[in-house]
Amino acid sequence: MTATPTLPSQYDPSLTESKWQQAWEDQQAFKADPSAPGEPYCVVIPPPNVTGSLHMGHAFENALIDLLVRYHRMLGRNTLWLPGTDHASIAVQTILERQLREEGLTRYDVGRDRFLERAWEWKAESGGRIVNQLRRLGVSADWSRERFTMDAGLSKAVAEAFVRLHEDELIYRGNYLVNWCPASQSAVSDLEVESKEVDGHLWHFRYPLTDGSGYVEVATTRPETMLGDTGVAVNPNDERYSAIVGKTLTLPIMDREIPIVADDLVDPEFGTGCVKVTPAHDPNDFEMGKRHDLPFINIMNKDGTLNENAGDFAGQDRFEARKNVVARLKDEGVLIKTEDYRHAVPYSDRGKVPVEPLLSTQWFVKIRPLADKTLAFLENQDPRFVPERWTKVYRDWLENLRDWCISRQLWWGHQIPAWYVVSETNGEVADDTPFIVARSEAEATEKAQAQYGADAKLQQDPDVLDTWFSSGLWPFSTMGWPDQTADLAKYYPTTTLVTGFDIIFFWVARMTLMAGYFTDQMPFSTVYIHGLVRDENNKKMSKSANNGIDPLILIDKYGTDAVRYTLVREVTGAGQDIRIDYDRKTDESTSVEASRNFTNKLWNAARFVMLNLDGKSPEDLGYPDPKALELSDRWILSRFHRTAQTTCRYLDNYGMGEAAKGLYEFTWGDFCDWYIELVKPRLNGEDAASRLTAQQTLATVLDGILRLLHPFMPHITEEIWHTLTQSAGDVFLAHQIYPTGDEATIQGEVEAMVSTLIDTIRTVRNLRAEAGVKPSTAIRVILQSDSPQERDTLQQGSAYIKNLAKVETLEISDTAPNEKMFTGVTGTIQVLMPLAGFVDVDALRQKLEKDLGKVTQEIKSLQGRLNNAGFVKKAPPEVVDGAKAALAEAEKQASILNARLSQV
RNA sequence: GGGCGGUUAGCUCAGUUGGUAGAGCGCCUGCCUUACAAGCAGGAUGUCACUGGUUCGAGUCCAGUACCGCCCACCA
Repeated sequence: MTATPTLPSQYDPSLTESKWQQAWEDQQAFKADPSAPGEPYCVVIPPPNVTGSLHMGHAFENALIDLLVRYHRMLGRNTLWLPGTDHASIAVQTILERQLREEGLTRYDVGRDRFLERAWEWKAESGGRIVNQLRRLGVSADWSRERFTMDAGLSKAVAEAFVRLHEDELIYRGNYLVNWCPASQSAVSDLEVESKEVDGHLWHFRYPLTDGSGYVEVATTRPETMLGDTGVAVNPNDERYSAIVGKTLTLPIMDREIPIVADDLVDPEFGTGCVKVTPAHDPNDFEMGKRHDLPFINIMNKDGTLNENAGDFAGQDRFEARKNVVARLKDEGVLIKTEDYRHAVPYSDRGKVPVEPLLSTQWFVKIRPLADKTLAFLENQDPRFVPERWTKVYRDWLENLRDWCISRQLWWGHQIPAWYVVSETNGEVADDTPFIVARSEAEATEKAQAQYGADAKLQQDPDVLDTWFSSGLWPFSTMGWPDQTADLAKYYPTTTLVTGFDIIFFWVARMTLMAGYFTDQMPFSTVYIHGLVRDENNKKMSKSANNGIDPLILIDKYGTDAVRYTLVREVTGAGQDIRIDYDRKTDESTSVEASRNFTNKLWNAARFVMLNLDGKSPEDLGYPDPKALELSDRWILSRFHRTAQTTCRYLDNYGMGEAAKGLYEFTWGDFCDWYIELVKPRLNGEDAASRLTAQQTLATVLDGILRLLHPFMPHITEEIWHTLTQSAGDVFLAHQIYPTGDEATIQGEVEAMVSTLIDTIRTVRNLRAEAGVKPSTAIRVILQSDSPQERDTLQQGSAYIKNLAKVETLEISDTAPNEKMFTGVTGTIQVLMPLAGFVDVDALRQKLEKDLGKVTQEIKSLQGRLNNAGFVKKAPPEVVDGAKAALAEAEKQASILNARLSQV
């Protein structure tokens, strides 16, 4: 015997959410078992920065992932959602260096070992925050498999990957022009550079021909680079200069003799058609320098100051030197003019300063073979992008990729598994020092001794790898690769990757490159690309704009389920950005409030149902006897199965927002507004059989709603479901079967009948309102229809009409009494409301005229269409028939209204 | 310079294969009807950015224009 559940009339998420999060985790509800049966469904989390904190983008992304994961789990798939974090090399290093600076220290003062100790301490201190915040979202991740990119296992995978790529000559070390960030004093990849439009200048100089026969004019936005010029280039087809190609110029200030070369890269239309060439400090010039065998003169230090090759300017910061060089050129009379010039300047993403193209020795991944292999997979839509348009973005990028600089002059990260045999070059590391690439120092030593003798001395490369190198291995490194594990066998390749478009290049493509190479398959079959979350002013949320909306504030105020539901509901098929309402003064959001109201609605509907089940669970009550079902029962069951069907269809096609909205409408509209109201009399009535059927139907549908909504709002549904089913604490809704909709239960005629009844009820209610009849006043209503079938429907639903429209006496007739009455019409049903004693004639006329106006409009439009010969001839018959039927109905309505109007 | 998205009710946004526009919020009226006032009932609201085209019919398809936003790019 169980007690009738008592529940407060307002849902309080703070009481339930942490409870279920705890229960799910304590009982390892989402621990995956590769040996269990079931088709696998696997998602790896896009790992957030280990020392970061949860922002709205994370909340959005993880709400979407959890929705998909919970949905497929409930469909019976063998599901794994693997969580974890990323070590975010540059971000963490920047934080640590700032801390050191506050102590008046640099990383070199404390040394590498101590620095890394501090980094790990910092990770231990702050690394739990983001994962605990993810837990507060109620994600159904398998925390027993949580990974961190610098875990031993993943680090092993990184070393293995590096070694294999190197063995296959896909990793090389060399002295090339790289993007140098003087702020972090490290190389960065092409992706970590963003160009910004800047108001600068274009300085024009003249360089004299060495033979004194004249000069050429060149222009630059970076005048200091002229100190490193080793040539001037013109287009080979430019007749203006053909005579001087091959001659030399004397570089001002440096007094260096430099050649004039001809190169296709030069646009003769731009400026004078002469370009100064600085091979060591410009990517184009680098190429030209190689082609024409020009000297490469590096004039810059790693910190952005000029070096000894800059002559008098050595030691000056690059921007200071710029001013000074211009001044000197002016003094020497070679500065022709200075123009204001707006142009794109490459900035370091992290350091927020202009990057400097700099010659340095770095490690690179040779991209072409990897990209070509990945592109071959893409030929077969592998992976498939949703929305599809991202495929092109991804493909174009892969086609134009250049080699990837993977070394970073940082300490926090995976140290490059390469050891220099310094004993071969007098204890120094030089460009020509031989090196050994190995999985471990022991392996390196062994190899080195075999090759260079027992006293070979090794020194590991001090640099670390780009964070995205390890992230690129994430889908398989997290499952134990390179070992052949049960997880890899079962869950790899993963099913769906959910991420933002801003990360396609950084991460998605790196994973596909690595996976194609190491596993011969794409790491996921589908990539679902979601939009950005924008703030209340439609601005992209970012740290620098400081316009983030803290999801935890909203969660505290409205509950996790409400926040999650809001985010998901906003999603549309095209993967558009979503926007969230927010008042920064009060921390309120009207859209989240609307979702909170929905949770409350669900809560109260459940409360009502449970208060009327006599303490029985759906299982106790059993499924209603199909023969005992009344019209309303058949209707709600039909609606329920239809909703289940469309929900699944939407979710299977990544229509998360549509699915969410459909469930909202069914739950609030069909179930709460209509079904619950329709069955109330039966619950309080004498007919025990009818009451039982109502109870059974209520319980069945509520149980179904909870299942359908669970992936969207996991906590409240789990809570209600436990109360409803009186399940033990170790049984979870999260593990129940998702309703998929039973075709046989969907009955179009039943839905049409109830829809007629609902329209009739609405018309009566409208008449009452227009006539100013008090809600408490019971009235008499006559329903007239020429159609016997329609009268039958009204007859079957007469109790519903009486109940929900507060009608005392209801007459259904094929004729209408000829007296003054309030009149409305719905479809071809005439709704008449005689008012005892009097009728407000003005109000009545107004109402009739308003209705008639609408109907007349419709008739005009329909007649216009039907009088169009082309329409009747060419439109599909069902469309023409539909128009004819609509016209007949409208004409019928008009005649009713006219007749009534003439009586007034 | 290329490419992509967007423009629909006061606000935020939906509108699957072309069939004559919708939801939330807000607003107006009336209701504390014993599930819910975080609620119930009723109501109002649109040259679907602009121009042309295809079509019997265009918010939906095609071409172009304008404005907003994003991504990519080695014009010094």
